[in-house]
Amino acid sequence: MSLDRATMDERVPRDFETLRTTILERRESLPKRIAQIAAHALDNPDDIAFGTAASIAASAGVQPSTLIRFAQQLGFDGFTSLQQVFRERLRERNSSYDERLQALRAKAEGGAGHRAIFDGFVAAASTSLNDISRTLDEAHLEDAISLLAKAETIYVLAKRRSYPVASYIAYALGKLKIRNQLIESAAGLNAEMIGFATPADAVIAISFSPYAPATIEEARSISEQGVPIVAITDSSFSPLAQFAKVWFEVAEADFAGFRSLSATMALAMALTVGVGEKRRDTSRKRKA
Amino acid sequence: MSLDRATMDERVPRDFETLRTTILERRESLPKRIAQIAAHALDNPDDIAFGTAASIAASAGVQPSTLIRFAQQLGFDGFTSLQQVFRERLRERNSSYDERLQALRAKAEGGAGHRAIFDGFVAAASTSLNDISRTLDEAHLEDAISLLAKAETIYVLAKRRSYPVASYIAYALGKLKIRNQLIESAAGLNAEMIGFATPADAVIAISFSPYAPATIEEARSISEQGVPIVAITDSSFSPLAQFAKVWFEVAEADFAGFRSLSATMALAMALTVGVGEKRRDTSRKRKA
DNA sequence: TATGTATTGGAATTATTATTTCATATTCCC
DNA sequence: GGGAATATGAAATAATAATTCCAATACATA
Repeated sequence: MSLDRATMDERVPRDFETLRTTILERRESLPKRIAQIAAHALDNPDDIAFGTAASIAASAGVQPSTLIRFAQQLGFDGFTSLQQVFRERLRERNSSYDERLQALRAKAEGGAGHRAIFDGFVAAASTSLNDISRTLDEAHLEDAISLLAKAETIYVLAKRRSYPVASYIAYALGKLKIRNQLIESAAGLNAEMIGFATPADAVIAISFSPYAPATIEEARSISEQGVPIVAITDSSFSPLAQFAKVWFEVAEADFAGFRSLSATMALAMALTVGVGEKRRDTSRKRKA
Repeated sequence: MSLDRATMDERVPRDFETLRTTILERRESLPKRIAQIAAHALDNPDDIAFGTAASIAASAGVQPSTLIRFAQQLGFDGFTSLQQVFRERLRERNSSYDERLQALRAKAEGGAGHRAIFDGFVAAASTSLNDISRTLDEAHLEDAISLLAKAETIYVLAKRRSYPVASYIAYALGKLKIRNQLIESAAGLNAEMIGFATPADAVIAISFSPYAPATIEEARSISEQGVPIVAITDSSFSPLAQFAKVWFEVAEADFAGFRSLSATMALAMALTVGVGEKRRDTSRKRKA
């Protein structure tokens, strides 16, 4: 019996993802009790990693022997080797994203296919998110939101790599019915647009090294008009920082020459939604 | 003996951090072999979580009995209960992002300040990234990259919420010196622009529910011209899917009414850089 | 409905692993 | 330096857990 299986299906899933896929593929063709365990395993992977055959079987409502049959049906030689996969998963997940990123960079360098590139971008994004949620200064966030919430019009200023973030901010502000103006270069009328801004307005400016000269120039001129600036940039030496009332330092990990935007995006959205909330609160108080 | 200890030090560390602190406090006063294990335990917590008394003892260079004495010295009644703490730690750390996201949503609803909003967006982004790296179909990725790599010009089509992604793709393609055309609505000349596309070109189209009618319309007309389309969208029922040669289903988590873009971004970058690589490879082969 | 096949439950068996014990070594204090 | 207290190593033992086996049941097929 086990010989037959070995002949028919040589490859035993070594990693959790493969295992998961395999289980889902066979889902339909599995006997009732085995399917019951399969479902339980995918729903409670941690339990499989740490439990004993008896305890797992009990909490899945089957006999321990069924659990072993399940493992064998998947090509493992027993419950123990199946469990290894679930344990490995916890180890992996836990190994720091930085390490993973290193490994992925090397792999992609070595020309390991496009999946590796994709994984690299995912890892870069995750690293950036981890980083920012560790380093974000809550007081700065509050300050920035207060400042922006008071503005009549919020101007959004960003070029090149940062432009996607700016366009998302503009989209979100629009949906929240907050007056805003995205400063694009298409029509070449930036200088005039900026001219309309007054100290009652505010600016969100985003720029990373190498800083787009136009962004810096526009930030300077707008700050000279007395318009307060909230800046998102990548170091305290950034030329943007000197013009800003409040600024955030965001370190994005890069992969294959392109930096992630995920941390900047998360911050941008928090600012936007934060402003929306603050305005709601304020107008409610005014009515009362 | 054990009675004395129980009297002196009633509280047994239940969580990893307390345990860690306790160990570090006593570090000096521990016997040599016990200290050896203590160090090993703090350095390789995963090994303690998963190993057997014998295997851990071996890799720390001591006898199993010493490991048990170590556990008892800390107030546990044996190695097994010490191990529980190390296992609990892995469970905690791993408690799914989904759960965290739920908690954060509740917190933000309850008006728990702006930090909660920020954390929510970070969690939404992380969830989306986890999700996509589980579900991405590698074959689709390869197909899409092949298709795009052959194109003379890559057209990038997206509106509203998806537009930031499109603009980043356009930026990245530009840096990689890959001819591309972003279809914006600003000048109102989309129809004409689309008219230039031929079957030798290709399109990346991005749209999520509620689908921008303009995007769908443009996708239809461009596919009728025989231009192959790679679509990024959110379900198999998406109107985009029917026009596309290859399409990706990306499920983004949302927070406070705005969906994350991080998964879409990662996929977009993988496509872009993938195309860049593929072209380099192809031209190298041609020379040879 | 009868018959063969696949699935399941539960106890018996085997294996692995934690713990205890005891002899020996080391350390500390008088 | 002698003796008690403490620490360590190694093997024996106890506990726990995985696996196997077989009878009973469900299921499909003719």
